[in-house]
Amino acid sequence: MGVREEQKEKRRKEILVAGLDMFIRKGYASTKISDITEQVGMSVGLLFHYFKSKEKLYEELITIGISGPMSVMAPTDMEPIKFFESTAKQIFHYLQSDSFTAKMFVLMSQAFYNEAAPQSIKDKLSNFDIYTPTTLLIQKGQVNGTIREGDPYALAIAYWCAIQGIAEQIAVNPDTPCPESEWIIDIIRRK
Amino acid sequence: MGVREEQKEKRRKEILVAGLDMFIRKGYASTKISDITEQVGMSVGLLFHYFKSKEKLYEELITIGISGPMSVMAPTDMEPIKFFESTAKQIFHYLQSDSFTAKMFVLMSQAFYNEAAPQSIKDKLSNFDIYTPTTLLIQKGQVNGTIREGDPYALAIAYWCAIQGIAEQIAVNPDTPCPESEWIIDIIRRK
DNA sequence: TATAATATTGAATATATATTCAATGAATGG
DNA sequence: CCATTCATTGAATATATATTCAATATTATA
Repeated sequence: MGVREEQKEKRRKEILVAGLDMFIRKGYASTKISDITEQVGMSVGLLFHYFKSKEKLYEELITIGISGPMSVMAPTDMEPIKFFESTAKQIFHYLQSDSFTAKMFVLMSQAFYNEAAPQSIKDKLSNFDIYTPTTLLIQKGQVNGTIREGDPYALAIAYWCAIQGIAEQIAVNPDTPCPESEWIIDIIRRK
Repeated sequence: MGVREEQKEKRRKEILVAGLDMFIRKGYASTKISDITEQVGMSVGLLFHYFKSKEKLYEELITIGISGPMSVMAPTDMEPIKFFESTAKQIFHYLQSDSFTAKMFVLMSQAFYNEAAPQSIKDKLSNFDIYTPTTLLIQKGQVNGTIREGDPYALAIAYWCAIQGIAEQIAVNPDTPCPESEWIIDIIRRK
């Protein structure tokens, strides 16, 4: 790859990083193109040389999110409680070590719930349901006695939403001390 | 109070309810005045008869939030673990029974973290710190053996952020099954 | 070095939406 | 029943910001 293309890639990445940061702090709608370009240190016009529109930029971030960090959350055939332990551990590790991934985590849930998200984004996210497979895993764990009694769906909600709330806090405010993932597991673990 | 003023109060409340709902779903910036007036069933112009501006409407909601529902979160001299139990219980109760309060809960944290919030709002919220008093309570609970070991601040974060994440889910999606508050207490309870 | 291709800028334009306003309709009090 | 006040509307205006574009600077390569 020529030095020209390398530069271009680098620029694009700078925009993506700044965009991600702004989007999670201010939300998609209230993030101005100028917020992003100021953070990168470029003119407003130049951003459109790299991304066709604000929406395309957002879309690309979501695409990165779906393919990358979020795959941690895809349930496997692991022992249920082990899955929840390792997932929480991994997410909490990202939260502290890799701010891009931490922020990505927040962007994804915001996009998922925000009704103002562009239609194209909603489409991409529509078949990205983590609760259904998680609920099944919880049930399995209840059968084998590692997960506490109670509505499996509600337990899934409690687990993921707790992680989500903590992720949001840390992504926006990186100097927040990170809780132990074990504490969160105790939401669902049978004692 | 005359029937005229009663009507006016009622209208104002309708706008506040619709505004709250829209703000938590779409965020302050991407909520259009027309989103709100359509939900209420009035013309756009009329809203300005009741509220000077979109920002003033938002401000009034925050003011209601600070004085009302959020006072649940103000620590008392209760036994620490009792405080956390009763607070969680009460919040979870609101989440299911009183959608206005549930949404208010979400609005407040969004306002707290969203850097795009109007300055006037930030001012109102700036001395609304729940973590400091909560951390002290956690320490007290650790001394008397009811709360688990670990960084008290991180425990406070874990507790409140977990509740926050769950509240957001339920406020936006009211048919979500509500987790048991006991599960959340297990984040901090010593076993 | 000359030429072509690409990066960059700032100003111009388009668009979306908050806000204002003049006009109309409805309710109230005398 | 009239006059006054308030509620309501829809169109006009103001404003903010996304997007385009023509001009300029920079870089790569022949």
